[in-house]
Amino acid sequence: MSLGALRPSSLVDQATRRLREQITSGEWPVGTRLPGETTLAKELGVGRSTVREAVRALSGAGLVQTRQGAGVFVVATEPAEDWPARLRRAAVVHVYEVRTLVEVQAARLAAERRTDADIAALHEALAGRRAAAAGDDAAFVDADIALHAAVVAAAHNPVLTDLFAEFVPALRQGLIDLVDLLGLRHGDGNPGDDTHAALVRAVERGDAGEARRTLQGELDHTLALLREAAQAAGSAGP
Amino acid sequence: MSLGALRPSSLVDQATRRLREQITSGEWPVGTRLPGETTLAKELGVGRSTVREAVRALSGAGLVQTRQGAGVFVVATEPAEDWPARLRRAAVVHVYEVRTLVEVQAARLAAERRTDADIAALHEALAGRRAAAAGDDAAFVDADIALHAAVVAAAHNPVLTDLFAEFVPALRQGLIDLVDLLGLRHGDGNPGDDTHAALVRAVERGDAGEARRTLQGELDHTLALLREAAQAAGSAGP
DNA sequence: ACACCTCAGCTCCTCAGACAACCTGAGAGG
DNA sequence: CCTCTCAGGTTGTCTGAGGAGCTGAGGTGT
Repeated sequence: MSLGALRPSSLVDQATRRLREQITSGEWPVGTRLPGETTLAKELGVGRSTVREAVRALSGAGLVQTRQGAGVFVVATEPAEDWPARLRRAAVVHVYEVRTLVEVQAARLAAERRTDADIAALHEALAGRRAAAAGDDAAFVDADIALHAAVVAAAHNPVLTDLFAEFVPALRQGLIDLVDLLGLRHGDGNPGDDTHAALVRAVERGDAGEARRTLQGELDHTLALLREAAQAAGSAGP
Repeated sequence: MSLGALRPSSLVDQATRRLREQITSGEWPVGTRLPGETTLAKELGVGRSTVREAVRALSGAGLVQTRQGAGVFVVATEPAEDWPARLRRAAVVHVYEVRTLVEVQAARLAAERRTDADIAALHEALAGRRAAAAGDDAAFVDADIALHAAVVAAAHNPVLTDLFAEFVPALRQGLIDLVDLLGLRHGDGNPGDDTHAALVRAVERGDAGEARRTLQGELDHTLALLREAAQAAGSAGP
């Protein structure tokens, strides 16, 4: 129930809010050097350590950056966009489209850079996907995503790996819904197993073009299913 | 050029890292009460104010929450996905590689979906880039990014637009450094103007393949420059 | 004229100590 | 069983001190 704070928030919180407002309102654009600790303390009517902690909170949020001897600088004006929340709000089709676009190129890079360890991981993930075909929807989707994640990991680009990881939760839910909605996989044996095996083989051979085409084909197919499902469901958004 | 930190990070940063690890590793799951400030100070071998600031940084990042008189509690185990910070830490080459990979596909989509309004915006951005060629480095880079952003916007996928926006700050700094480092543009007139014009024409004509190839060529060229610069600078990563 | 060095003044960083405000749980009392 | 009281531990805040680092002004040498 939470009746809300009866007591005014702490001085540090108040100071943090005041500073944040200066930044988000555009009063202090990116690059601005904040006034010194002692100055801020006097202006805000609080102690120096209070100001330090407020600045530290903003630093943790990624809004400012401190440099010893130089000062505190604004490095961002927005509260570090919450991607998971943003992806939850976005249409599944849009999320999936971007996923396709990222992953297809990742497959190309993977074919060029895969190591022996990557190949072993890919075969293991492929086997895991086959095994999970008999399990429930969630387990199958997880195994499927694990295989795709292994492909992305083989591209050896940490930013790319992070980016894909960001999409996984939204992807997982979307795929579970899709599998459930279309009654896929039940009676179909192990849909896409041959395609996935072909993808792994292409990456293993180092055939970038084939890896790209194979994955593009698979994802386009799923994307088409998603579009159909979205049309069939009409405007049934959350 | 940023030769990376020669000096070990501050004690507060180290303490923050240590505490964050305890949380993200699962050692301290959600709901855990952290040891008291004095205890932590003794365990980490730092002063109480240092611990307080570290906790405040985590609080700003949304990982913990403090309650006066009660203690500090873990409220989330994920680093509250801070992409700007993550991108700042990442190598420029990796960031740029992902940017290429995303944007090239975006160009393809843009060619298929652009509206009349998009075309007008593209021409305006192209003109802006030409005008800014006479200005300073930052202004030119901004105009260049604006053109690329217009291409991405023409793909009409909000997730994609958001994603590109996330990359802009890191991209901007990287490009400014590159232009500054290589002395590009000075005496070169307006480098890449013909390529950019060709890209806009391809999108306008709806020629997806040509748009993709043109942009891929341009970005690969810049990526090659970045790799050279990184090699020339030796191992100067943060 | 240009590059390099020196240095004073400013900034953030860290610590220790003190006191206030507050929460929690144990125990006394009804 | 409920309520009240209270002691101990916790976070909140301030102050003073010294250390480390950056920056720009000014001098020096080429």
